[in-house]
Amino acid sequence: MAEFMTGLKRTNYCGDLRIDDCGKEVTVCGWVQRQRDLGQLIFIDLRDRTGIVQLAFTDSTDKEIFNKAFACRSEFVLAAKGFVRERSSKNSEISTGDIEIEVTDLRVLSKAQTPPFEILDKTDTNEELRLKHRYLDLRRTPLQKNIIMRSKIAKVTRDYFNENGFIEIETPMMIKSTPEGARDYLVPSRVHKGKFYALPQSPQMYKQLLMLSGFDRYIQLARCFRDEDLRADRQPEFTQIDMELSFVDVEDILEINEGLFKRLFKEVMNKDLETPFERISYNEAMKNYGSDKPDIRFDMKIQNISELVKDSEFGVFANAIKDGGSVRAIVAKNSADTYTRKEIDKLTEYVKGIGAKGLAYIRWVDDEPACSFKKFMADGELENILNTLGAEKGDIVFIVADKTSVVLSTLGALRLTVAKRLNIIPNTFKFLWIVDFPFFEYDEETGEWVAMHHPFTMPKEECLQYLDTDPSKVVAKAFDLTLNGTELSSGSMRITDPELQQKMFRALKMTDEEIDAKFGFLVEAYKYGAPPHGGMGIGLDRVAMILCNAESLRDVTAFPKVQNASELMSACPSAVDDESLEVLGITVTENKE
RNA sequence: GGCCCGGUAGUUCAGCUGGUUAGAACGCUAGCCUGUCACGCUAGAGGUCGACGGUUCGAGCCCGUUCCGGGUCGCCA
Repeated sequence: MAEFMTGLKRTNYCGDLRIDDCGKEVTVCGWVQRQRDLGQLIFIDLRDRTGIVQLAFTDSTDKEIFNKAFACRSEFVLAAKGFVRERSSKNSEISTGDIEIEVTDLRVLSKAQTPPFEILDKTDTNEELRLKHRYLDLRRTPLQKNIIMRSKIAKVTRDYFNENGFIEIETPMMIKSTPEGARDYLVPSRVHKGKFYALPQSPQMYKQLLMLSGFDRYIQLARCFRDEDLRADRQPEFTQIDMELSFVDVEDILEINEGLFKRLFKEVMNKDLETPFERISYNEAMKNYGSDKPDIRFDMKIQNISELVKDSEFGVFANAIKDGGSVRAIVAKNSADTYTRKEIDKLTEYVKGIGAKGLAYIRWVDDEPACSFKKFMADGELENILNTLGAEKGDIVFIVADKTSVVLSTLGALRLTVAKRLNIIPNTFKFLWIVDFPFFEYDEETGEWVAMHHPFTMPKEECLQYLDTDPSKVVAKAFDLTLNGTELSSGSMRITDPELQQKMFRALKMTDEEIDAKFGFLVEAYKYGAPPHGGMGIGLDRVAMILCNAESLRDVTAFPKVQNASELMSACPSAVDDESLEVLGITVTENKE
C-alpha cells in the first residue's frame, strides 16, 4: 500500500542542500535513482528536478523505516524527513556530495514497476522506446534541462516584449482554411456539415488586422500547425514567437528583434551578443553559399569559374555554360588527406542524390594535383583555375557544372557536408539577416510566378515598375533571420495600400473571385485606414534547439511527433467511432483502421 | 512519393561461409555484506532474432513483401 504525506511537507528540493544546511531538519521528495544495500547500511539516491541527494539508513535508524528503505526500488516515489549531516566520504560528482540526510521518517508515496529503460542522464536507449514512454524519458536530466530552458526562453521573451510596449493577444486556433502555402490541418464542423476550420499555419492575417485595430505592438507565443513532412528541425505543430508592430519600417523590426536575442542570450546563456547582426541580401547568400540560410561560421564560399572554362575542351563545363548554366567551385582547405579517392566517390554519389549530374574535383595532395578531368585540360588551364580559386597544395577543389540553381544548391549542400567532415565549424553563434528577398519565385512545374513569401508582403517602392514587365526584379521588404545555418525567423513589411494589394494579386494571376473568397475580409479591412506595419515570427522551438545544443526539435519538445507525424505514446492520430463521423457528416473511404 | 540507415533477452550490443542447446554486459529477482555513491560477492530468471512468405536437408544470417523508427530530397506562401 502506498503511504501518504500526512504530517510531512517538503522543505527543500533535493539538489539544493549544501554543507551549510548541516544540522537542519528537512523533508525532501522525489524518485529513487538508486538504492545501495550494504547489509546493515542502506543508501538511497533521491532525485527531483533539481538534482540528487543521498538518504542514509544506518543501525541507528528506526527498524521499520530501515525495512522500508530495504524494499525501495528504482523510481519509487518517496518523501523523507531527517537531519542533514556531513558525509564521512564525499562525492564531488554531485552538487550535494558533501552532505546526506539521516532519515527519521520515510514514506513510500508510490511504488514503481521496473521501467522499460533505466532513467539515466546518458542513455543509449533507442529513441522510439523512449518516446513510447515519454513521461519516463522526461525524467532524465538532459530533457528536464531542455524543457526548463525552453520555459526560460518563453519567460524572457514575454518580459522583453512587455517592457517594450507590446501587448499579448491570443488569436483563434480555429480559422479559415487558405490553400496557399503549407497544407492545413483541418477541423470538421458539426454545425456546418461538410465545412471545415483550419488550424493556423501562423496567425498572419489576424496580427495584421490587430495593427489595423490600433494595438500598435502585438506579441503572441502562438502554436502553429503545418501538415507537411517532418524533419529533425520541423514538427507539424510548433510554437512561434509572433510579433507585429506599426508605424515602422524594416530597420525597426530588425532592431527590436536583435534586442530580443541580445536579451535572451544574456539572461539564458549569460553570453553577450554583438548587435547589429550581419546582413546580406538573398542573392548574395545564394551566390556565395548556395543557401538562403547559410552557415557563416566558416568561409568556403562558392566561386564562379564560368569565365575560365567557357571555352574548355571539357564538354561538361563548356556545355553547361552554353546551355545558360554555370560552373562553380568550392575549395576545401587542407582536406586532401581527409578525403581519399573513395570518399570523394561517395560525395559524388551524394551530390547526384541531390540533383547534380556529377562532381568534378582537383585533389592536390602531391606536387602534381590529381584531377578528374585532367585529360581535357589545355596547357596552363588547370593552373589558372587553381590560382583563381586560391587553391594550394593540400586542398581539394570541388566543381559542379549545371543549371546555375542546381550548381548553387549542390555546392551549398556540399559545403556544409565537407565542413562537418573536416570539423572546421567553430562552436559559436553567428546570426545573419537575409534581406531583400525576391517577391516572386518561378514555379518550374506550372511556369508561373508565385509569391515567395506571402501575397501581403510589401515590395520595395523602387521595384514596382517591374511588376508587369519583369517579375524577377521585384524585391520584397522581406527578411529571414538565420543562426548557424538554421532559419529561425521570417518576416516582412506588409502592403497597406488596397490598390497596391490588388496589383500584387493580379501579378500573381489571382482572379477577383479567388481574392474575394480567400482574403475578402482582409482586403476590405485595409480600406478603412491601415498604419504602415510589419513583423515576424520566430521559431521558438528552433531557438530552444540551438540554445540547448540539441540535434532535433524532439529534444526540446515535451511530447513530440515522430517522422510520420504520429505520437508514439498516445498513438495518435487514431480512428474515431462511426457515430463521431456521422455527426460530422464524414465518410472515410480508405486507410481506416 | 524517392533515396539512404537501422530493428537479436527489459536495455545496449555480439553472433564466423547458412549448421548442435542464440551469447556478453547492464538491468531484474533472491541471498550475503556497516560508508557506498556505476557499491561488492554468489546464484537465478529472462528470447515469436520486428512480421509474413520464399529458397534450402537446415535460416538470426540468403531472397521477396510488409510494419516500425531515424536521416534526407521533394514538400514546408
